[in-house]
Amino acid sequence: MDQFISLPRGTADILPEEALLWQAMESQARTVFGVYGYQEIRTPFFEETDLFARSVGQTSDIVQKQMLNLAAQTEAQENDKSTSLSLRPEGTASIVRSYIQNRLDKKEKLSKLFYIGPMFRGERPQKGRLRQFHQIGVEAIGPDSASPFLDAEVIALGTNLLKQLGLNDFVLRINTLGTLEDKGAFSGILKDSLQDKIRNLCPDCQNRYDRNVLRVLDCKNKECRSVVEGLNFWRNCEYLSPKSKEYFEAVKKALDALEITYVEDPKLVRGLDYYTHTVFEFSCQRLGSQDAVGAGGRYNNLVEQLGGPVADAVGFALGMERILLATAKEGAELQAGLDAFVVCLQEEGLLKVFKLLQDLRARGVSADMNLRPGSMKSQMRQADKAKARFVLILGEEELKAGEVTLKDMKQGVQEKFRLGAFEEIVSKIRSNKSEN
RNA sequence: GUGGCUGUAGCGCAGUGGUAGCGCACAAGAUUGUGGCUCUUGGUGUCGCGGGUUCAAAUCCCGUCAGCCACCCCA
Repeated sequence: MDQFISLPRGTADILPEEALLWQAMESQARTVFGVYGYQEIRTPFFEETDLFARSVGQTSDIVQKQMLNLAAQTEAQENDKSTSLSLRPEGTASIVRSYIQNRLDKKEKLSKLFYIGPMFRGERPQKGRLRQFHQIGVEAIGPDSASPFLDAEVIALGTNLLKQLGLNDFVLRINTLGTLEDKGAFSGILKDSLQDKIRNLCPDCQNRYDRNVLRVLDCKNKECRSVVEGLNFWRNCEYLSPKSKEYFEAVKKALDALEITYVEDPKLVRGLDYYTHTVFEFSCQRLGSQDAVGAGGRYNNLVEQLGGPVADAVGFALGMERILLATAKEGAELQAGLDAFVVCLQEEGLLKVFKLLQDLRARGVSADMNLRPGSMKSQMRQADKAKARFVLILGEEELKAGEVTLKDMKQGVQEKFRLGAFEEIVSKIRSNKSEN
């Protein structure tokens, strides 16, 4: 071994044992989505960079410093150097793009879509923060999505999904940003009132002041916090239009009716530019500084902004790695045992037993053997490790008599079958299999 | 992107200048063909990588890579 190539920074291998947990998580999610009437959509892992810039927001950190650009150009790209491609940093942009491009608005008044897959951001890795990470998300898009009940339903879906996945100690925080106009108006008010306090803000917030003032509200810097606390007027949502207030009240009422517990957090402002009205976040304190397990909100103007029809939308995304961290289950427990393990003690019997093994598999009986068999003891150990319910033994005795021994590992009893009595062996294994 | 801590066997760790060890796991065996428990034996190794100091470096110094923690950001 000259130079070993290790995996890229911020990525992770998911080994077989852990993959079982991922499979379980995915299938549970699919079941829940089915119950709520959501259908899967799969979009490319990379898109034109502009798509993300125009949706997530030019000023957002994600677009400004975390986008992973594809340097290698395809042939088609070579003729048009102006097109830049980036790995997707989140799911919503691609889905809205697909919604518009495939004219899904013509098919139904409300498209309920879900996705499961990898996302990519060029961040500095930490626990619960990877450069390739995975999200489960939903988007409900279309004219018929313009209902506070849908906000509540989507939040309920997220809550139930997290619970279904084994997470119970999370906190749901909600807030409203109002309409685009409300957002704009409030930004103005905020700028005015912060103007003479700019010097007291942290360098990041001084930047935010110009790019996206709202972000100053959820800055964790002590100085910034005390400045924000000093303002004190945002608590009353004075900047919201009566309609926006009414809408948010309706969302909360619906959540109450569904008995979903939430905390209202007027400082909750999301880092993605496209949100309007309801925003929410699921967080789990035990996770430390990367404590958000999921987040989402309404984005009523995004479809139109990207050149599509007028269509309201709500959605959320859950971080799969973070859910696994928070639930901390053991993958090994999910490992299913074999139906049968085949043990061969005689060189001359190897071919017969090898054929038997394949025949068992062809009949749907999960089976394995060591193709380079060692001692009886070591083969039995292997059978045990493979959690085999039965062991089929072909030794000297059996070979002479044209038989095979079938041992029930659970009961500790064994009986002999004629080598030709394949059907009997299969049915014996099957009958005990169904007992479990 | 900023600061700090860490990096030794498959995994979890001990070892602070004298040539590498413990637990688990793994392998072989414990009256010649029967797993789990117990016992015995065995080795597992670029001591993250590269350079420097030294008679001698896992140990000290510099660099680098990676992970973790905090910040930041977010799922």
